Amino acid sequence: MRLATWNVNSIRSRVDRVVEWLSRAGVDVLAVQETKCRDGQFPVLPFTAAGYEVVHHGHNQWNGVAIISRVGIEDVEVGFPGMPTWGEPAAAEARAMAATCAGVRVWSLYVPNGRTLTDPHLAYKLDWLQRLREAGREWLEQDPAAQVALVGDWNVAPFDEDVWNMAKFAGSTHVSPAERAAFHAVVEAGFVDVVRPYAPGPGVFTYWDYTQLRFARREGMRIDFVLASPALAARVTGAQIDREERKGKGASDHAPVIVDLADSP
DNA sequence: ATGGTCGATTATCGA
Repeated sequence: MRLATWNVNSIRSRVDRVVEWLSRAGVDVLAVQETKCRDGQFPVLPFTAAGYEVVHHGHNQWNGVAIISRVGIEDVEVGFPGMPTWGEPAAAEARAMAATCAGVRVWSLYVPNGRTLTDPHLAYKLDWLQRLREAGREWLEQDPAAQVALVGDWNVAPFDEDVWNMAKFAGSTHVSPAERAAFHAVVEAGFVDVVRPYAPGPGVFTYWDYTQLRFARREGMRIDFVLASPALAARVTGAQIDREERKGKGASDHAPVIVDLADSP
């Protein structure tokens, strides 16, 4: 099974590109972030025409997550237990959605941005990650053999090599010790970054700012991750970041991240 | 020179 995650930065402005990519890349399950639309606005038909099912939860022009699958979708869940909210609950819920696809519990996550080191959104982000860690820890405690994927835009660059120039990020979010600790705590709870071994850094990124020719200059950040439970990590046979999709007019500012899984034993 | 570009909703805001 081929699993992928992609922050598409508006599904309505990107739908043709995403449908075309899904089929060409042979992706079975795609977790999408930043759909930037409400449920009724999601362009479902192009995906169903290509043989995919869609579940989406969106509320406003910023968040919105979806799961798109051609291997079936069951047990859909919006938000994780204990997930903190900010503003309208419906807007907060649009940051996390899970679906079980071919026995794998896939979480499409859009971690709060944090904005600046002094913004209250940073505390929200840290709390959000801590609650996710706690929920994840409990899932694995209840079932150590659970096949769970925590995928999406984490808005954290966990290591210095995950940004193009650490000096440029002094005093910024995404690289602060607190954010990195919150990310590593999820890893310590048992969820493994299964992409990094197949796409080692430095200089390997998943996001490049639209401004300042960042992509052309290879100046990006690695902030999109696939974290797998031990049982799922054991099935991984390969992974890649498809930076080709960041090229050209009409690209998202994020590249898709792909993980290949061996058949279930 | 502290900007630069996107996208959604309407001159801003968030990323």
